[in-house]
Amino acid sequence: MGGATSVPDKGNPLICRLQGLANLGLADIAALEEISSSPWMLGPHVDLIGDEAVPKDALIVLEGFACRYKQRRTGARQIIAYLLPGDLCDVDVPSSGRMDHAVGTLSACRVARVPHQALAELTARHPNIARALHLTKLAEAATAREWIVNLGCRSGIERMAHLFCELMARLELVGLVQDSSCPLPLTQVDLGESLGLSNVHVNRTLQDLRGQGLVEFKGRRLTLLKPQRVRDIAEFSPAYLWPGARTNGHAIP
Amino acid sequence: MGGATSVPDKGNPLICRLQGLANLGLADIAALEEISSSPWMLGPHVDLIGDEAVPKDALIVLEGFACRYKQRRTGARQIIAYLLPGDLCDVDVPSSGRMDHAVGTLSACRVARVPHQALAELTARHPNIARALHLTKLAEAATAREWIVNLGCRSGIERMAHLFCELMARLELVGLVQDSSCPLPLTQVDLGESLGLSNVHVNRTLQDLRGQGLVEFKGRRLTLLKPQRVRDIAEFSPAYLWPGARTNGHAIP
DNA sequence: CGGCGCCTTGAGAGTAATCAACGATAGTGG
DNA sequence: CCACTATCGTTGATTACTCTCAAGGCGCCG
Repeated sequence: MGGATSVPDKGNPLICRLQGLANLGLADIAALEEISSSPWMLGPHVDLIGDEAVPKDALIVLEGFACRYKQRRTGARQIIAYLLPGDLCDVDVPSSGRMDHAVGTLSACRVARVPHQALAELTARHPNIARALHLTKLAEAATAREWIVNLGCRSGIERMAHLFCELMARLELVGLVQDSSCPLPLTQVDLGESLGLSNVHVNRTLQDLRGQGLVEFKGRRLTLLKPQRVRDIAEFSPAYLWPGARTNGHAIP
Repeated sequence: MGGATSVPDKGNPLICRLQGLANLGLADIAALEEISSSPWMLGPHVDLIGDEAVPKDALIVLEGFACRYKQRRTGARQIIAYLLPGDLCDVDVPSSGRMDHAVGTLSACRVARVPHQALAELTARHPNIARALHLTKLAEAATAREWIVNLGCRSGIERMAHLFCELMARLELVGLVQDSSCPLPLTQVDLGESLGLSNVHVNRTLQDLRGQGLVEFKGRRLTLLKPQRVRDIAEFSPAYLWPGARTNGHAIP
């Protein structure tokens, strides 16, 4: 209960996220609340969807960090995208068929499963939700492009700065950032597998950033001590994360 | 006129491409024929859509190579995706707003412009086309993921092999491959900007592949002399390029 | 013929990977 | 409660892949 707040709804990151993309009515919110009820709790490093699987449900991450990744035959693993609280996963699987990558948790996660059937009905009945979901797909595509640029032509320290900025900006959309500080339950190995760097080099790059007094990363928490400097290093501009051009107060401090 | 052929329609790569993704009727084909009539001719290295633009039309590439790319302030350029004959570009711009990257030609191109309005009507009236376009978007997303893996954890030679396999497979979908040979009107600099390698290293990597008798690349044409060996190096499996699981004869020889 | 774009080659520097070992930390079980 | 173990982080030394800089060659077009 309680009146509507302008502050992000910490209770349900999915609603919080989608509200930033479309004007949701009370009926929309109630529907979202319903599909994200009865969540699962999962441990860290658990596969949600295996490679080449044909999943029957979509997933909603409500808490914790998950990722899309691909494992090479050499054993190397590449993280392709992060799935953060409020993110939906594999809405389009029914039309695409088999998975071409895996999805797994990084930290412990609270996750809801939604049958594709239910999702289809939801979007049919709630055009605002459909629009918001469409925009999340565009944001996801833009993020993938950003990663290509990151991996293709930035140095280690620039890549790391960019990833930190991205995560901070995305978590801000679901109300998980305070004073440029956010949860980051990742190991340095995880970071390396995201950034295309070895764990050793991640460690040294991190020390570099720390040594310059730019970031703090400990206790599963990341803090940008000089956010603007970090963004400058990364050439980060967050516009790609909020397609639809609703300039809805996401001003960068 | 002329009866239906099972061979890819060389006349219109767009139709050829979409036929591989959905069952198109005669009315669908006629509609596609219409929107791709009256094409433009463009020289190489011309911008089709500038970064931060708000384009009013979608684009169809009918001939030649174009790309999405991003230019860094340092001057470095990263190619994010290739737009090949039959590819549609920026179908979703009306909902996403401003571009977060640029689109430009690599070679000379024949391109059609389609007002978003016309495209919306087309998909409303032709559900098969709508479905096919949806699947192209999924293929594009899958390709982006593949690029992330490529840049994140493959060596120079593996990356190049993978790119060659991808281009060969995609051009095969529009009937531009014969005997593992396809047009490739790119400079070594272009390849470098796709692969995250310097032009010098591209040159040496190319010599390596040539020296092993695996590929031939001259006269704006690429030939895979030992296709299976190249695929092995790249760990390439093309399934991601044809979502929707219509196993429609795209067997890998 | 001259110029320009592209490819090629060589040398040297630098970034990041690998290998190996040690230290810190936290959770576990005795 | 403390020892134990596993995971994660840190450090050093060495290797190697890739970049940068520089110069020269080839072919095409004006």
